[in-house]
Amino acid sequence: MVMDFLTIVDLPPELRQAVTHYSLTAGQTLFQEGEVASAFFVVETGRIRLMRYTAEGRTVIFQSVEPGAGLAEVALISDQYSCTAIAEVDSSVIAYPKSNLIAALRQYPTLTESFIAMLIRSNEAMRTHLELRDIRAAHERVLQYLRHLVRLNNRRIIQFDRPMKDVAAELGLAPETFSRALSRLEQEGRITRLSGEIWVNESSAA
Amino acid sequence: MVMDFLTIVDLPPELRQAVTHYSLTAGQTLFQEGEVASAFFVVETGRIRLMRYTAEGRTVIFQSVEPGAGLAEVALISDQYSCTAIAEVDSSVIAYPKSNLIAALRQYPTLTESFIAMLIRSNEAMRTHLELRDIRAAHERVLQYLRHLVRLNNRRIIQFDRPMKDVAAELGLAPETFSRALSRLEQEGRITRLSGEIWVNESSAA
DNA sequence: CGCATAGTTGACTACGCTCAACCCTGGTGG
DNA sequence: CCACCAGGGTTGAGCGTAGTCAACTATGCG
Repeated sequence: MVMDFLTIVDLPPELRQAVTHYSLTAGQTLFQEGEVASAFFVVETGRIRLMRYTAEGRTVIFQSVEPGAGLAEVALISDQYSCTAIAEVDSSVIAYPKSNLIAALRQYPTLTESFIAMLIRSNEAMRTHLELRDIRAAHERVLQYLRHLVRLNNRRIIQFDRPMKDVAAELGLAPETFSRALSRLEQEGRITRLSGEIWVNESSAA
Repeated sequence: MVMDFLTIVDLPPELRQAVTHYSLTAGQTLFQEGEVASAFFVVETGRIRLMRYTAEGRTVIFQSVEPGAGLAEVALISDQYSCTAIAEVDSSVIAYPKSNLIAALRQYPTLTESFIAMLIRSNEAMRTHLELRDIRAAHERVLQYLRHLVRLNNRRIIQFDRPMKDVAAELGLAPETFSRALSRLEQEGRITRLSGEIWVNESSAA
């Protein structure tokens, strides 16, 4: 499950004073690839999409960052953002100015530990994402993704709070293919759909 | 480029005493997914492949870890390895026992900083990998990968020290498709091949 | 009651995978 | 020195499946 960390960890006072809150409306850009990286962010509410543009203009979605997770860790070791961050829905984020955060990390071991833990979790999430992409058959990829969500939330019922086409994009599928994959899974009895909700019928092994 | 960090950082004496060196022959397993995670590793020489097995038995290669980079960071926050690590070629690794490493991180801020930097770099590498996978056309994916290598090594000439089929697998392509992609790129004049070496002819604009 | 948008379904296309044959190299042994 | 073999790499043919374009439906909102 998504764990909060810097949002609820007791921040040292000098860092708490330095942070800034941003409110973003759906579609608004937080930062662009290549811009000077001045801060590290944590999502409070909403959802922030990390993406890059390929040479041919396609967009690549790395992940959708949920509340409690961080983004732009790269600010700490580089002076440029390595991807673009856009709010998928109305969102709010906390900005930790680079220099203040580094100073605080030097001083507060507890803060450092939760920061490291967050990095490692983010790493694992990316691995899972990559694993999904290696499943070629669309319906199997979708099923694996649903199983993943089931594990995360500990409930067999999944309800998406965003358009299916966004979910499709996150899985690297065209909306049509995603739709067909769901239909097929339903026909095969592996999932059940009912007014926007999705049951996963299989045992959630692996 | 791949940066050494824990290998060359001056290790605190108590940590240096706790580390173990392992030598692996090609194909040997370092650890398996699900095993009790007792250590974090850094590759000294050779190359370690991180992979998972999907439900259908397919293998997913997350990345090939090069000398100087770390693996199994998850040991620090979990008690199970989340993937399997196998030596692609004869390799040697340094093992940092979990508890000793955590203790050392608590005590030595410099060590902590290079550790954090490594995590962030690893994160970025994964992003790049994911970005590649989103390029559908095989020849474009290959070209992007070659450009990436050019940037990393700062030389337009690429020479692989492993079978092409392994490279193909890392890109998520069948060996035949990879071969055809290279042929096509060569015909289009975007690369030049000469006895195992590959020139990238384009300007290396990101 | 339209209008816009998301989701679904159908038809067609394109491209990567699979299987198979062939080539080329390096190593081995006569 | 050549014959043979094994493995990786290349090339060819056919298939399957995801993408694309298009039409249709359903839903929500003015």
